[in-house]
Order: sequence, then C-alpha cells, then structure tokens
Amino acid sequence: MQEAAASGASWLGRFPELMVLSQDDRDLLGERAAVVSLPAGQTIFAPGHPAEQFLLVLDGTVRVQQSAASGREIVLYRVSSGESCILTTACLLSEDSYYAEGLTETPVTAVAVPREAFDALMARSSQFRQFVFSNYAQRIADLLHVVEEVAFERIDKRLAQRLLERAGENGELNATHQDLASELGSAREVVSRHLKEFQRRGWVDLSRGRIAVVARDALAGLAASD
Amino acid sequence: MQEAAASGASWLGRFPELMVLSQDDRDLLGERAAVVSLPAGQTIFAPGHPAEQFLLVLDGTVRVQQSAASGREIVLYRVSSGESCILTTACLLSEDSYYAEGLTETPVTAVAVPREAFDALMARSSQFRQFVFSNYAQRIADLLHVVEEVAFERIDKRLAQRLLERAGENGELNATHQDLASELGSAREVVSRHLKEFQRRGWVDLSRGRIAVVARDALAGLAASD
DNA sequence: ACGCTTTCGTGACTAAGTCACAGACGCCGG
DNA sequence: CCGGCGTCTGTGACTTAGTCACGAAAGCGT
Repeated sequence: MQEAAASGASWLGRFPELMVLSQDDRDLLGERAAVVSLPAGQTIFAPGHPAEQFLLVLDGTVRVQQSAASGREIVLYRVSSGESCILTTACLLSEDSYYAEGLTETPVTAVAVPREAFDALMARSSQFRQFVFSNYAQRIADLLHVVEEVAFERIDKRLAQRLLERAGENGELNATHQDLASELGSAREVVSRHLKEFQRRGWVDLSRGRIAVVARDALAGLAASD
Repeated sequence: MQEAAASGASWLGRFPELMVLSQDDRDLLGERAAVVSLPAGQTIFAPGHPAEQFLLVLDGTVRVQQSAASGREIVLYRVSSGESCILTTACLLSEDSYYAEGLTETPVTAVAVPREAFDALMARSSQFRQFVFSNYAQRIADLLHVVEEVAFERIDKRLAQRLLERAGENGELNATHQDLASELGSAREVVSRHLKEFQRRGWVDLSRGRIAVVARDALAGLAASD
C-alpha cells in the first residue's frame, strides 16, 4: 500500500510514542524496519548470543529470565504488545555478558529495526530518544521490583500475585508447579506446598498442569498484605 | 585557567569516553557543567525526589540502595570515580516511582550536567550517546547480578565476597554487622552468626564495628565456591 | 566510675530451600 | 482395554535463612 508506506508503517499505531515522530522519521521506520514472525519458544537473545536488532513487539509476549547453574530460574519481566525489547540494545554495549535470556513465550510478531536505522533515529529524533529512554526506565523499574520481591517478600504472597496475574477470565491458568517456581525464582516443592495450602483453604482448585482460582478475593488479600 | 576552559574542562581526563568528544562538545561541558562537592551521607535521589541533573563522580562513592518497609535494605551498586549516576536520568522519565535511593557514602566531588546540556549532547554527539548507553548497560548488568545473588546464592558465600571487596590493604574494614546485612539484603542476626562461624574457623577477627580478614584465601575459597 | 547508646550474642521459633523418593496422572502403542 | 512410560505432584526429613525477644558487652561522654 502506497499510503501506508508514505505515512511510515501501519504498525506504528501500536506505538503512540512513535506517532509523534516527523514524517521523515516515520518513513525511515517504514522503509528500514521489517515485520517478523517468530514461533513460541524461540530464543531472542542469550548470553554470548546478543541480538543485532531493536525489537518492537506487535503480538505475543517475550519472557526475559535469568537461569542459575543449579537449574533454578527467575522471570525478570515480560515484553508484550506495544513494548520494546530494549535490553537487546543494552546487550550490544555491555562488556560483561548478561546472563539474562529472552524467549518467545507465545508466537510473536515484531518489528525489527536494524542497528543503523536505530542509530540514525537516535541521532536525529528527540522523540525517538525519549521513547528509548522511557523503555530503559521502565525495564529498570521492573528489575528493581524483582529485587525488592526476591529480597523482601514472602513466597506465598508472591505466588498469590502471580496466580492472579496469570489467571484468565475464567480464573484458570495452565502452568505446572515448576513453571510457577521458575517465575518466582523458587523451588518446585515450595510452590507445591503453598498451593496445597491454598487448596486446603478453598482458594484454588488443582489438577495436573492446571490451576483454577476459586476465591480471587482471598488471594488478592494475601497478595496485598504486608 | 583559560586553557582548561578552552579544551573543555580539566576533569574530562577522568572520563576517557568523553575525551573523544569534539572540541565544541567538550567546550559545552566545560561551560555548562559545574563541579559540586557533597558531604557524606547526603541523599542524591530518593522516591519522590528525583535528581534534576546528570552526575559524573570525580571522587568518593555514591551508594544506590533499596529500602523495604520492614527496615531491611539492600545495596544495588556503587558509583565511584570515573562513573556516572545514570539512574538519575532514568528517574526523570519513569512514571512509577523508583523505590531506589542514592546516598553519598563518602564526601563526593562530582560534575553536575544540567538537563538541557545533557539533552543537547544527546542530540548532537553519537560519542556522548555511546557513553550514556554504556552506562545504562553497566547498571543493568549490576542489577541483574544483584537479582542472581539474592535469588540463588548462599548468604555465607555472599558475605565472604563482601568482606574481601571491602577489606582494605591491611585486611580490615570498618562496618557493623548491620551494615553488612544491609549490603546483602539480609538480617543482622544472620550476618552475626556467619561472622562468628568465620571467626571460629580463624578466618576473621571481630571487634566492635571492625572486622579483620585473617585468612584471605579461605574466604576467597568460599566466595568462589558453587 | 556512672549511665547511655550502639553493637553484638543467643535461644526459640517460623519460613524457605534441598534431597530423596514414592505415588499419581495422562497418554500412547499394542 | 491395558500396560508402560514420562511427566507432574506429594511428602518426610533435613539444612539454611529470617524473625522475635531478649540480654550482655563495648565504647563514649561527663
């Protein structure tokens, strides 16, 4: 479509912060950025395998996590529709390797902005810089939040929060106890025991690989406690 | 000194990454940036009180930490000579408040770059942008390291690491058990017990507010264990 | 030497993580 | 339909970490 190309690209509507770019800058994105599709479970970046592009997620979610030698993992944050995978740019500049890895959690469609186009926009557009800095700030805030949780919060509270976050409209979520333990950076047995206690209290219903939230309010109460 | 002003500023020598800036850009820093002195224990930024300037530390160290409602704290990283306090810029852009706070740990001399000069340099100098991004990348790496430690590492190992880091040439450090607990995001009693065990093994010598590392190798062994 | 504040020590308890292993569920091939 | 098999879950026993409530000791100023 000629119109779409002339006005930048149709996907720009997903990024309100980028709609304020000049016509030239939007055109640059339209010309140089490519929409890509990735299957679920794909590694976006990993230690020793940095990404070469700036990714803007249109659909699906990318999970950014850290893995320890012991096999334990912890989810740092998720990048979903309308957000950018800014850490990939930081990875390019960091001397020491990152330990963090990014995985597509669902099939993902994303816009890949090549390094040169990214650099050009950083050079000529203050709005684009603003966009990039906001992204950094948000991710740093996410990381600070993770530090706060693992350092100071109780597991049962954090588990309740995750159950509420991940439960769908019907109150159900498909996840094994190990999945939830990896989210929290904890151990499977610990999660199992807390879930069992939640079930005993009638707050959830457990079956293999599936959890149904029954008493959302009670979980929310625990999640909000201090 | 006229020469110093003409070539930018004498403090630029502390920041090799900034020496590659153009003459104009160095001049801008020389004209607009101010060298400031801060006493120890000063708050640089805190939740609800963001800094308005980009700080480059010349001497002394700034400690960036997070405090929980319970009174427990954890040190996220330190900014020392030749580094910049980049989080202050991120604070300005972040919507949710940051929870992190920055304190001068010693008397600090620093260069304060006003927001407009910072923005101008970001706009016109790719080298300056490179400098700023490297700083972000480094701090993000620091935060990832903290997450890894608190989520997966044993306290005795982390304590041994800190003792070695903070011990001076003579193997001594002035710190209370509470200080060390705050470093690690742990509790004072826990640190006290591990220190006592270290002393029982002849690795350290304890006195009020002071710890002397006696067996550096033994501590290093624990610090490197997995 | 006397109090005062800060720092440190300790026991008893709760929470979290580890280890080892047993059982249970779902699925697939026969 | 039924066994076999891999994955997921349950559990006891134990270690490590964090909490709570004290009390004792070290240094400091007067």
